[in-house]
Amino acid sequence: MPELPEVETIVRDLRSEIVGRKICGARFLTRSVWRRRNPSARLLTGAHITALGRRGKNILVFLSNDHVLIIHLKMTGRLTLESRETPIKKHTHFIIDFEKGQLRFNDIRRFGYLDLVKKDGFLEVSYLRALGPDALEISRDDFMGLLKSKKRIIKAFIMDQSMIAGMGNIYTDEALFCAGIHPKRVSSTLSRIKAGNLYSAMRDVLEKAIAARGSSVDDYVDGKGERGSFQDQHFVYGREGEPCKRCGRAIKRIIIGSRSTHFCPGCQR
DNA sequence: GACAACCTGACC
DNA sequence: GGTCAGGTTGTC
Repeated sequence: MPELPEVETIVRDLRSEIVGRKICGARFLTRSVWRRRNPSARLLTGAHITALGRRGKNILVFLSNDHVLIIHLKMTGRLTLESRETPIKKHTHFIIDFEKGQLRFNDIRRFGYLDLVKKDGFLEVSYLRALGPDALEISRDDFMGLLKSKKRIIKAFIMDQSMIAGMGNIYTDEALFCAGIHPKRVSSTLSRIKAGNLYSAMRDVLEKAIAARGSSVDDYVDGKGERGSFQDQHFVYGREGEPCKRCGRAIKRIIIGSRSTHFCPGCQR
């Protein structure tokens, strides 16, 4: 699913559209997508949307009744604002009705989840508390310290949400390419220069991806149902066998931590 | 750390 | 028929 840039794009889009709107109804089409119990519709109906936020790859929808709706899109989840007239697609599991338009949660594989929790102390919910600092908020010093302190394969380390929140398979591969680091390197062995390069590359690729409204490799669409364009700027992800844009050698694909990993054997050491 | 599990669909 | 997919969690 969406990684940090895609989730951020959705949050920004929806923020300008639905903050201030009143919920006039909620429809629960699939019970199992709720992380805990299926909340009663009266916990939503009548409330206003007061703010939207993001914690790692989790979308946070703040309500005027002191509750927060937490949404994780995992691999194929979509959260879109649509008109009532638009036919409801297959695999739509939850709908919030506004006076005009509806917010729809759709997820082909049903890996994604929804959760409605009390706003008071909501960050203490287990799966949010377990997240490390956001990839766009962690300081350079903290990042370097974290790398030094762990003997982990760098690719797995960057993707570990309890270390840094927000990085997924695409942007980890892209950041490692931009920093010239082989994905199998051990985090603690990187020089200060290389570690600093990785920090800069991570921020840079995330910011550029947000500017391009995310990567639409397969299912991802933004809050309006439109595709992003950052996939056109990928250096390695999804380019196995194609020439490296820097040195011309063929991009390789290997498996690390059971995840597909793309890199340039010429540029990454 | 490796790997299966959760699901559906696209592609070979 | 088999393989693969932007993620996370739980189990050896």
